[in-house]
Amino acid sequence: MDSIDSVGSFGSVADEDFLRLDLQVCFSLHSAARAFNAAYRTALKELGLTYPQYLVMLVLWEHGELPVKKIGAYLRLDSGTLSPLLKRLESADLVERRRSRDDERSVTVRPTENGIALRARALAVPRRIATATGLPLDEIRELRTRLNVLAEALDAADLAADAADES
Amino acid sequence: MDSIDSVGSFGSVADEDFLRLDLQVCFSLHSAARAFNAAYRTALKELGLTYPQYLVMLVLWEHGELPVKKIGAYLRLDSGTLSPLLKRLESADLVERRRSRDDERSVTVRPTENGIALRARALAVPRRIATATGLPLDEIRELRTRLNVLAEALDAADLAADAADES
DNA sequence: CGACATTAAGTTGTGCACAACTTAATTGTG
DNA sequence: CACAATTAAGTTGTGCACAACTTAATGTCG
Repeated sequence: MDSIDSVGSFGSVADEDFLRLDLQVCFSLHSAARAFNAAYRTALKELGLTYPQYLVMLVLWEHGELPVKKIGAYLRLDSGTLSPLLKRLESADLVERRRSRDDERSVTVRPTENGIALRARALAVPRRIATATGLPLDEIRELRTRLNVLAEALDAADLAADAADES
Repeated sequence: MDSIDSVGSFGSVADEDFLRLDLQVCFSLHSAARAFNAAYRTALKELGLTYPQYLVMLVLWEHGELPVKKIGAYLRLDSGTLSPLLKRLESADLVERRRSRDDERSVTVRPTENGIALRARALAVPRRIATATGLPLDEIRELRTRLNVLAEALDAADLAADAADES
């Protein structure tokens, strides 16, 4: 068994050390995501929104009315996640859903008056979070870029693995 | 209404721009966390572990037997999350749980022989992920550090907000 | 000692993520 | 045109995160 650098490009790092580092990195990412979630949960509580619901509202405020499919494309969420979430937003009277006339398969979602009005109250939220991070705007932007690179690389590798499965 | 830099320390950035940036940053973090999750899900599939279960096993492999409380401290997870997760690991015969003799409130968790054996197969996983990220080890470590700083700042701010609530 | 607070696990309920599936509408092709 | 393939939503089931609660054991203090 080649326990030293068995796959390559990482110098002579033993699997053992990788496992230890992995605990640290996994923990950090998982933890940061949960800390973000918690910070937003606190900030969004008075708006009556969860973090994913806030993301959907952000997209709708930005783009106006959108079919479910497009919301999913922007946020990389499928209908299994979005359908119940949008139902909750609808019963909170923040969005309306109606079948598209020219394609009966599609459902168009748009903010109600209430949903549009909520935007004004949401404006204060991101600044609060940015302040909470204690990071200057430049670093927030840089972190965003790094995370995007990371996510894209992982997505690409995962897709490649999927493709390799079909052989 | 003071829509320009109403809280301070961010130059003259309008709330509107903050909301737009927020969509991008939120999306990036959320997306990176989910991409990581997906990459691990793929890699861990053959081990029969989910990502959080893998994290728990990492901690147990590292520290040996631990009370539930300590596992939660390492991973910042409460009993509401850990209890059912550990039950599943137990019914998969990867861990054993038994009441501590000297403190009947505490439950000690330790890997079974099966659980210990699984470590050998898990050794390949983190290297696969590291390769998938396409990042050199240095940058992985740096990202970890940045995420830790971020998580700590957010946790601290969130606790401060909680404390401020009680007044 | 005995009432009370604290602590560790566990339970319950809500919401999200995702896989696998169903349903209904549309598109493409013979 | 007819029928198979594709597409958009939605449904179902599993697992995680977390809040709020319960239960049982341990500590603490009058």
